[in-house]
Amino acid sequence: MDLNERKLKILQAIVSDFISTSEPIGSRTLSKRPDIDLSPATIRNEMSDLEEMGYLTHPHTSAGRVPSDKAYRLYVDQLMKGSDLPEVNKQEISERLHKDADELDQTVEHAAQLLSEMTNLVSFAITPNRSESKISYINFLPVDESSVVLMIVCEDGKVTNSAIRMNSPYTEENLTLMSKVMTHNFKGKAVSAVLTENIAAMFESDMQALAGLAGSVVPSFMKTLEKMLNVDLYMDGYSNIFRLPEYSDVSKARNFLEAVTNKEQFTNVLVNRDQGLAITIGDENSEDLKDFALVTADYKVNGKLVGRLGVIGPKRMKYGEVTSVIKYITDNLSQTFEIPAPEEAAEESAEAEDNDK
Amino acid sequence: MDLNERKLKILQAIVSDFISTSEPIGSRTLSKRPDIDLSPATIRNEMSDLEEMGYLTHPHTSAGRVPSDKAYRLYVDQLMKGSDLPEVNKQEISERLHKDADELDQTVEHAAQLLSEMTNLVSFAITPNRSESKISYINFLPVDESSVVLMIVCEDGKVTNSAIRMNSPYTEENLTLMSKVMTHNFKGKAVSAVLTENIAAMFESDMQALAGLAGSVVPSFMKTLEKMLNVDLYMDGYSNIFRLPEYSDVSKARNFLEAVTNKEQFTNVLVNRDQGLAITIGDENSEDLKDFALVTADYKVNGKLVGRLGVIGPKRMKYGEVTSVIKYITDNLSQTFEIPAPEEAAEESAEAEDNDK
DNA sequence: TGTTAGCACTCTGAGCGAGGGAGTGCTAAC
DNA sequence: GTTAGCACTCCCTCGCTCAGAGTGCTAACA
Repeated sequence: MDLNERKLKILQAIVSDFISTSEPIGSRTLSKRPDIDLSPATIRNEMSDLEEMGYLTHPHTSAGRVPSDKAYRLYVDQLMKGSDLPEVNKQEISERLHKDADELDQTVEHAAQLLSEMTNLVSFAITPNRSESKISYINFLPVDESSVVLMIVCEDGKVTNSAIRMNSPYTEENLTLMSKVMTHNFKGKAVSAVLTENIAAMFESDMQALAGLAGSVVPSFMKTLEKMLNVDLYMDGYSNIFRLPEYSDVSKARNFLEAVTNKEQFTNVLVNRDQGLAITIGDENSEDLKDFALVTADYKVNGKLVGRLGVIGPKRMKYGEVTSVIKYITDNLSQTFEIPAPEEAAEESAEAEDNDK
Repeated sequence: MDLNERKLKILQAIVSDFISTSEPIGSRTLSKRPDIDLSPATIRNEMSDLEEMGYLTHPHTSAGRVPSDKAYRLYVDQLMKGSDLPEVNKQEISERLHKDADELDQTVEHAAQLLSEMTNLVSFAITPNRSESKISYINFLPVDESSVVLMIVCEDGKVTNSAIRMNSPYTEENLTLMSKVMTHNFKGKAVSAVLTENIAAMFESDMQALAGLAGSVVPSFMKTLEKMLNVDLYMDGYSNIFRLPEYSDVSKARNFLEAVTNKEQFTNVLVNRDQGLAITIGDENSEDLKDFALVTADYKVNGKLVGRLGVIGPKRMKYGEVTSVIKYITDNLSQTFEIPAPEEAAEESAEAEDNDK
């Protein structure tokens, strides 16, 4: 049996109707659609075929048809109409993202917020993984007799710092020396590469005089590097899920919340998805997310680092609208975090200076 | 009519029974309790009195009694038995809080997690407000041609940084000069005080040569100071609320989530609570939280800064247990973040050094 | 005078059955 | 190949009843 054009048309109608109503679709309902000029009986025959082929299911004998995961997949791949974002929404996105755009973390958080508002789903965003970011310099700064702040700056401008409690007394000169030697040794190296180096040995060879400080400094330094690798997860719109009829059962809602608020596990899921625009539906997801669909897309920072943004919701999601919103936001984010070409920056700054006077 | 001992005893029994069952309590049930030696009829009379006095209500004629907000308040103030935390739990708290205790933010997050696990409620924690923290120094650091990192360190070791996009070209000397002058001017001053100073004027008088940079630097500096005043909110255990029978109705669960995931508003509520151990019940809260009870307590950092930790849940909360967990955790946190007396620190460090060798 | 037993009354919630509605599958005719 | 017709299935709602829980009132008791 093959999926001829008529079957596709019927399937498409069922999926899109089900997406908007969440009610099983019957043959009579379909036959009333202006774009389908067939009698209920004919439609029933086709439906029966589609069910046999695994695209439809049946909650019970006298109910209409419901799309299967396979049907959603086909719908997303072939049948769905891409929708163009209304100009108003595009403007809103641009405006809200460009406001306060100097902090990556904050902008990403805003993007997630925006996304959940526009899709009425639960949205999330993760910040880029920095394991391949290069270290720009390392600085130890005094706080009080026994505490020091360690600061590591990446070439992309990301600053990570930690407090270090020193077990031995130190002088400012000690800190300056450590800063210099470590910057000299690690500048330009990737975070992941530095993590594998033997830093204790460095104290023994390059800074013998400070070997006594190694005990306090080395573990903190390693921890800070690991902290740089952390991917932050933002989520928004939790309560949106409760507006959907499929979660009127509290235990389902709870399952959802549990799956999604386990930050570590969920971050893991997000990190390991396909790059670019990725849509996974139902059993394409891990066990605890098999009742949901996820749509994600990537944004770039400085043309290199890659973060990710998306939504999670029921399988009967308005894939067309959702994807276009996500794409528009990620594209916009990528633009926002682009490095301006150096010459241009210089020109602009000259202008800005003039204006200031 | 007065609240004689018998009435108090009955009220206490009703509240504590209702807390554990969430079912309206009838006179027969009460009369079966070993500590109450009265016939159902007598109890009914007393209940009727208590209802008249506003301590009990009645869902409908043939249902048992339910405590009012007033009854919970009395219960918390007078009738509740403080429960002592089992030694096992105390140990678990200590262990889990002291692990990775070098980062305040992280430890506070862990504390919230722990709290929701131990109470099976939704927990939250806010970091201290730093408006009166004193600035230790200010540092501008180069990233690339057009970006600079601004770092402000407080006396308590908190580091805040922001990226600044420079509109005019700069040199490392410029940055060093700015760092020096600004540190000199602001060292020892409270963040809130610095926020009111005229920083632009400082560029005109103390750093005329750098006046061109003021346009990029001043707004970012102000923003960074404001960022230091931000209080972070952590929450944990959202899904716990769905195990409670009173939230088996999805719309109630949604109301809860909406009230609680509005971060800005909810942080505000938390910041403005009474100091120390604070319990607010039902209509003692703002409108959107009037169906809940909140229990919070403060922890101290360096004996000065004050952060806050607590839970939100149904009014029929096990106040005794919950308060003792919260108290134990906040006390423990305060200990963890105490500044060790300087002499002691010196001794310890000498020891540590010996051990290292 | 406070306490208790008894009783009528009220309200809820579970259980049951009937009936309408929606939808299917099959058959036979076009 | 398409359609009309029809019997059949299943769900959902509605109304009804009935048991259970609990109250309030009254009258009797210590």
